[in-house]
Amino acid sequence: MRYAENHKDETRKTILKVAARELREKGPDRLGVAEVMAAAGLTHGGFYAHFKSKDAFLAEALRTVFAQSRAKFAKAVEGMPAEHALATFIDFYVSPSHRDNPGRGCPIVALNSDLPRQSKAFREAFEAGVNGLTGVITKWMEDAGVENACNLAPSIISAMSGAVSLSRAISDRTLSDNLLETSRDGIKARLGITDAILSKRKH
Amino acid sequence: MRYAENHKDETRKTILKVAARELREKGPDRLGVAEVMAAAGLTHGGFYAHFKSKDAFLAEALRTVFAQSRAKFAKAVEGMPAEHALATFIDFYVSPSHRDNPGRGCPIVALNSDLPRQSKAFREAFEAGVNGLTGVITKWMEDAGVENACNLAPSIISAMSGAVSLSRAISDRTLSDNLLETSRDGIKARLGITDAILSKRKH
DNA sequence: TGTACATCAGTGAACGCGCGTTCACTGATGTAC
DNA sequence: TGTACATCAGTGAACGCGCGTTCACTGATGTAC
Repeated sequence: MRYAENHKDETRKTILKVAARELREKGPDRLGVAEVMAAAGLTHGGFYAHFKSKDAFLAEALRTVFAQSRAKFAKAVEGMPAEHALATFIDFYVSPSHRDNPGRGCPIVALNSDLPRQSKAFREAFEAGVNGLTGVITKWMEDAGVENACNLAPSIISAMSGAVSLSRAISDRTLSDNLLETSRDGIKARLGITDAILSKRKH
Repeated sequence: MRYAENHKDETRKTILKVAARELREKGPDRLGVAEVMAAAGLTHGGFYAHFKSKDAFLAEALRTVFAQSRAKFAKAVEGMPAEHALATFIDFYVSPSHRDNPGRGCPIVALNSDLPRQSKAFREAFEAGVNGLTGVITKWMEDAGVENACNLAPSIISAMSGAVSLSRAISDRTLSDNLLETSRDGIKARLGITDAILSKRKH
């Protein structure tokens, strides 16, 4: 054969990796097939050898985004005890750096309001991703001894994503930073994370 | 003249009114010029007698949405003292009914993640709308004696919109209702709104 | 060992459709003389 | 009072462009005999 045995699989992964970033930046409607293929170093004609349709591709790309996102978060809190992991995650998520880099950020923030207008497959991939994240947070909360973790976790996630989302709409950096800081504090307070815990983490 | 003196203005208002709803349901990219004109009982050719471009129109439609939204909220809490107004507003906003009616709901929830991909005019209109809402909430909070209202208000809004936004992604109604309820409680707790205040409201 | 054929990831031209935008035209009314 | 012209909101055909999708083809390699 002309290509290595797993060549096609590798190509597919490359396409999805490129798409994962562009999907968050441009959104599902403005992300073009030809554009993604070009960014992956290919021509658009080959697209349908990898994906059944643009919709199927978008759902797959979204799954890739969530997987990346999860891996990134896991890495950021690697080896930490639950309450430190929680605090670190909140600082990591509700941050100016997350606000300023939508293409590398959480898909919930980048794509939430597109959701109701997308295909069923896309919405299902989104919900599965949300559930995955909820599961991780719930676990941390339970391990940290937070009561009612199962009910609280989705609300915490919505407050975090809402804060980053709105911070992207505020052009004044000071005000935007302020929103993030106030939200971080509010979220931590709800979880009973105190400064004492956070300072312990540093020593 | 063939038409009444203010006929063109009325037509313009009709177009914007129709668009206000469709904009929230379909988003700026999927909202078509011809579609809006048809919904207003007109043909698409006349569009550019009213608006310079689709982008200019979208910004104008967004301003209309925020104005409607503000009027609606104001009406819902008419004549209430500040803390009751706050509690009522939170219940009104973070509710299953808001979740289920995007076309009549808050534009922050419906359009937030589209924002970074839209024109400058659209983003400015969005930010102005957010500022307007922030101002109202801040005033209520100050009147209710909440400390640091000015910093807290944007964070409260982001938590509310984040909750409704994420609730739209959760297909299980019980879990989705739960997210809304938990978020309502969390937000009220942050503002020091107790059940005592709420029960007083009913008597 | 050499020739003919099969395989298959990727190419690039082409198709069809929708959408934003333009523009010559309509037709009812007001105005000038 | 009547006729010719101006006005102007709205019409609908047409244009151009981008995008999702299709498809005949390429060309390098493996296989059959």
